[in-house]
Parts: sequence; C-alpha cells; structure tokens
Amino acid sequence: MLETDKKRELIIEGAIKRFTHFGINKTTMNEIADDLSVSKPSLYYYFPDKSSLILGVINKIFDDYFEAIHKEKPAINSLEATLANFIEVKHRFFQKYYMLHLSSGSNDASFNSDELKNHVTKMKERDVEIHAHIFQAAVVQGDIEVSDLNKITELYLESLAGITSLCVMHGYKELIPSKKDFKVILEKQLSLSRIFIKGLRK
Amino acid sequence: MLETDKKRELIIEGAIKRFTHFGINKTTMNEIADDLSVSKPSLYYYFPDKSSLILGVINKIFDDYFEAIHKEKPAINSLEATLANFIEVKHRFFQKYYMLHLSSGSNDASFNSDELKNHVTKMKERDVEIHAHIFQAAVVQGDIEVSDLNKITELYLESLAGITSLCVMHGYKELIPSKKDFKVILEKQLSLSRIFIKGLRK
DNA sequence: TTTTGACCTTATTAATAAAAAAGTCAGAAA
DNA sequence: TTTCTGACTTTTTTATTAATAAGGTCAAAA
Repeated sequence: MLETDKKRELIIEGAIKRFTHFGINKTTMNEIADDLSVSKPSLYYYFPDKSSLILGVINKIFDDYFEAIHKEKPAINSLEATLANFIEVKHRFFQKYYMLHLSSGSNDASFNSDELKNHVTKMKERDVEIHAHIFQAAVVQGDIEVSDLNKITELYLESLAGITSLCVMHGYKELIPSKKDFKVILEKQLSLSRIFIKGLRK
Repeated sequence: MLETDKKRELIIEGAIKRFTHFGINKTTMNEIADDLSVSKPSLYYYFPDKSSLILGVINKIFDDYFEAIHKEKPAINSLEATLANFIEVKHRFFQKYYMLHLSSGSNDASFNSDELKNHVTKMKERDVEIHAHIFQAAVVQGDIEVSDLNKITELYLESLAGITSLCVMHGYKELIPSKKDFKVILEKQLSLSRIFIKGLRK
C-alpha cells in the first residue's frame, strides 16, 4: 500500500515534467510511461484514466502552493507585507507551471472534464479563504475596515488575476511570456495590491 | 464630396447593425450591401476593403464613446463620482458592442490586420490620457497623491479591464453574457474603483 | 498484486474537394 | 466625371473523408 502511493507519486512527478514542458494536451500517456520505463497499462493500474492523472498533478501542485503560502503566513505581522509575500509565492508557481494554465480563466482547453474545472475552482475557493483569513486578522487589529469580507477578498484576488489575464492575452503571439513579461505582471500586482490595501484603511 | 461622406456613414451604420448582431466574422460584404439595397462593388467604391470598413466602424464607435465621456466630464467635481460615471458610460458601450470584442485582450480573431489592432491600441491610449487628466485634476486639488501619473492611470484602467476579462472568460459557455453577468461586472468595477481611489488618498 | 504485449475504440490530424466570401473590372447609369 | 453594377477571378472557409495517433481494455505472465 505504501509502495503503491510511492509509485503514484513517481508517476505524478513524471507527468509534471512532461506537462510543464509541452503542456497537458501535447503529452501522451505513452510518453509518460516511456519516461518511467514502464508500460502504458502500468499507468492505468495506478490511474483509471488521463483525467485522474491530471487531477493528481493538480492536487500535488496546489498542495505545494498551499504549503508554501502557509510557510509565509506567520513570517510578518503587516498585512501589506504578508500579501506581497503571497503574491510572490503565487508568482513563482505561476511561472513554473505556466504551461498548465492553472490561472487566467481557469478553464483552458487542457481541462476537458467538468470534474477538473470544479476541482480548480475548489482550490481557488480555498485560496480565497486563506486570504480572507489574513484580511480578517487585519480587521480585528483595526488596520482595515471591510463591509463584506468574502466579497472584498474575492475582488482583491480577482483584480490581481485580471492583471495576469490581460497581460497574458496581450502578448499571446508568443507561446510563453518572457522573463520580462512575468516581471511586469509581478510589479503591477504588487503595486495594485498596495493601493487596494490602502483603500481599505480607515 | 459631402454626399460621399453621407454614403460612407450610411454604410458604416448598416455594417454596425450586422456586426453587433452576428459579429464581424459572420458578416459578409454581400449582406451589408443587400441590407442597403446596393451592389457589392458600391461598397468597395467607398471602402477599399473589409478591413477599412471595420476601421470606419471602430472609429465611429470610439468617437461616440469619447463624446459620451466628454459629456460626463464637467458634470461633477468629485473624482470618485466622475470615474463612476465613466465606468457606467464604458459599460453601456461594452454591452452594446459586445459582439465586436473591442475590449478584453483587444486582439480578438475579429481583427485580422495589425492595422486594426494598432488602431484599437491607440484608442485605448487616448482613454488613458483622458483618465490621467481627471486624476491630474484631483492631484492638483490635493485630493489624491500619485507618484507616476501615467503608470497609475494605466494600472487603474487595467485592473478594471481585468475584471471584465476574467468574468467574460469565466462564463464563456454562452456566446454572450447575460444581463446579470453584465451587472455583476459593473458592480465589481464600481467597487474596485472606489477602493482604488481611496487607496490614492493622502 | 503488479506488469505487459496485443488489441480495440475513439479522437486528432492531414489531404482534398466543395462552397462561400473577398475582391476586381469593363462598362452602364446618373 | 462620379457613382454604380453584373459578371468574373482569387482567396478563404467549410465539409468530407482517409490516415494516423492517442486513449483505454484485457487475458495472461511475472
């Protein structure tokens, strides 16, 4: 049983390598199997279909993300600094897993099934919860003032995601944004975040 | 010469009707000609190709938009109220001309030529100028404080456009967003605008 | 319990033919 | 001379089909 979980992890890691390099749709189950020097039916022994493998990949990535976010949490006491750190964490993941198109409109051609879309949606809801919690702490501290905590948190995250979305589709001639493009996005988000937080102050 | 301009206007208006209803790509030059009870070569007498007709359409729409914005300008003295009015004006145009996809990433499949893309970009730059002017007035009045006027104005408009972009692609199962979707976008934008402005206050 | 070669089925891609739309031009109408 | 048109050509899009590739299964072996 423990061995089984280990094998699953190995497969997921192999899949991630292919996915991040060539994208989900351009990666075949055979290629993943060959990379690991196993046969295709072996893969299907651990994952009933490609979708569930993708789901496993997404789960792993989001687990890593939430862990990284969690590590940042207790670091600093200032709302602005905490959120800036969160943005940087998200940015690292965005850059690393860009080819999977987990962000933007969330529903890329990569995600065929509704199950996958719903799952990504759920992950985003968890992200909102975490951010709402941070905002709540700042409210308690008397740092900021919000009417509807959840609504404002969603608006905050959506405004940041919107920046990404626009920047990505603006320069969509290239398959993958340049280092510079990524940097521009990050700086815009940090700037917007600062203004947004200041706008919530009493 | 005056007659020629009038004919051009008539053709543009006919094209707008088709474009807003079926989209640019699903409208043929023959259909536009038939609607106006003229032959296709007549159209080509006034516009050398379809692109230039599209350009004429875009020009007219943006002229109307800037005129509507201009009418709102002197109305109120408060920055927040002025920007709210601007958002509502833009929203009306966004709704009315949604099928042309002038907003979002600006470069839709509708715009084949680079010329059209550049033109829309120019129109957006003018929009930034107008907004920057409004911000500048508020700076002079001591209402707000901005380090880089143009950068902040662009960030402001981009954050609003990002909201639209995300909302549109989120519910892209339907060809056209529902009345409710439009309303949600408007309210999010107004809310974000308020917070953003407050975040610029001293 | 885990793995595989051989197999089947479904989805993607490639090639080609058919249809439609963009664009032209000589000449007619105003 | 300016504006307009029927008839035409060229280019693009769409539909059809064949070929290939990828997803997925199963009996049997390790």
